[in-house]
Amino acid sequence: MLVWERPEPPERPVPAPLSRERIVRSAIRLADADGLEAVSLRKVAAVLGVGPMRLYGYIDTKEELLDLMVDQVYAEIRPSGDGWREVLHSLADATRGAAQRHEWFADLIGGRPQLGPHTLACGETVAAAMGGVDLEVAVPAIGAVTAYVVGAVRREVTERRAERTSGMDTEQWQAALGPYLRRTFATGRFPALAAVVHDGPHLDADRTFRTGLGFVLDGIGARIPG
Amino acid sequence: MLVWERPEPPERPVPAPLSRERIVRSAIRLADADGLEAVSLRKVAAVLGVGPMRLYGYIDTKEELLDLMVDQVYAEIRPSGDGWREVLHSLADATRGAAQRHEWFADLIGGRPQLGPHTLACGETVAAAMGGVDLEVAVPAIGAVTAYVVGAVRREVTERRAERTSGMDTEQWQAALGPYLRRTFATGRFPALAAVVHDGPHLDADRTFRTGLGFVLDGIGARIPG
DNA sequence: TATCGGTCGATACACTGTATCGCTCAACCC
DNA sequence: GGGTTGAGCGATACAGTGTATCGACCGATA
Repeated sequence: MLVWERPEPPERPVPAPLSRERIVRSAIRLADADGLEAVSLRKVAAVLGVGPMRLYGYIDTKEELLDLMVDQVYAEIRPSGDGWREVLHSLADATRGAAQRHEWFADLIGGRPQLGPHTLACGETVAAAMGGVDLEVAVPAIGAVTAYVVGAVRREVTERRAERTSGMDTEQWQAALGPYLRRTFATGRFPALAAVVHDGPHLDADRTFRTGLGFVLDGIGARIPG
Repeated sequence: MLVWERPEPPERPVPAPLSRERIVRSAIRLADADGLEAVSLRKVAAVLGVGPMRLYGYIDTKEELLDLMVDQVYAEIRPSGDGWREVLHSLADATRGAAQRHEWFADLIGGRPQLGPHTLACGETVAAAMGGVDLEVAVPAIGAVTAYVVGAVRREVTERRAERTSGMDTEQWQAALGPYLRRTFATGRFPALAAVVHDGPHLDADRTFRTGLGFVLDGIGARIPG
């Protein structure tokens, strides 16, 4: 039976009151502070003042804890707006926002099947807002936007981490890569790439995300009459 | 102890000749066979008939090994074609193909900055083929396609795994989820979603991928004159 | 009151990435 | 050439991981 429908064990009066919610909240706090690799069952249990094995009354596996964490983040993703385009745009923005608040989210999305209640609720909102659009288009459209968002969010977080671990902002980081890239490009093996890096536009993260999203939505729009 | 009774030192095994290539190839074989979590420095070293610490002469960190593995897969990704659209389509297909041959690739792409030679060579090919397209469009276009592919490939691999771990094909798996989804939908909390799942199209993986990619490429095309 | 069933934490196990540290051996310099 | 050095190598060690097992406890039931 899946975590989602398996009932929590009955509330026990004694030592430290525990619940999936408390466990997940603690895990998320750890992940927010120090990244996913800081989330271990022992640490979560320690935060809650409890032995590690105690958690296995609430989850069967660490993976299930991660699933619960992801679903909890989906609770923050509340798409809204009128019409398919506004809603899909809102879905993308909200997902991106969640990944900025919880960078570890980017490591997890798309990596396991998500069928938790908050995830489904998010899907419900989107599905409801697609009203009128032919399902033959609506379904792949949602899938395409989701796929784009997953990839875009991962790239953005990856880049942010790279910048942070070198203690630099975007410009400094690109400059710091200079030595390696300059030597590499100096070999002459990547002339077109060198030209693109040298002459291409340097868009900030916001604009990059929105431009790509625009492509996807425009492509979808071309298939929707009206 | 006198020499006479002291045993000779154990026959020294001639150290196995090692190289990054050999290490990476072994790691990839392990990952292909049993997934990413089967790749440990100890196992890789064992396959090569070598102590684990030996690897640290070639890499500083396990993450570096993973980076090398990813770059090695990029060697298989050789986009081709005439014109920006064909090339971007080919890039997407080739990436997807690589992820099907190396499912673990889907766990890694987009997760770390990729600056390896094969990755750059792949970028070079794409950049070169965008000739003529305004860089103001070309750069975000490549980014958008890449993002879409990352997300789509992750979803596809995730789904494939879910099906496989239950020993079912797509239809069976959807049927097996039935009980959970039916109960969940029976609560009436997700009417629109239930309708979509019930009435929506059931596309196979190929068509889903291509349809989404079509959206992205169409959206890009709308920004490119001619 | 005695028993029972479920829950708790301690302990244990196999495994991980990697730091440390002698040892060995080939190459170098005097 | 002989002594020294420096690099490569493996054994050992350490702190940490997810989780199986199991004895002890405790509340509810008979």
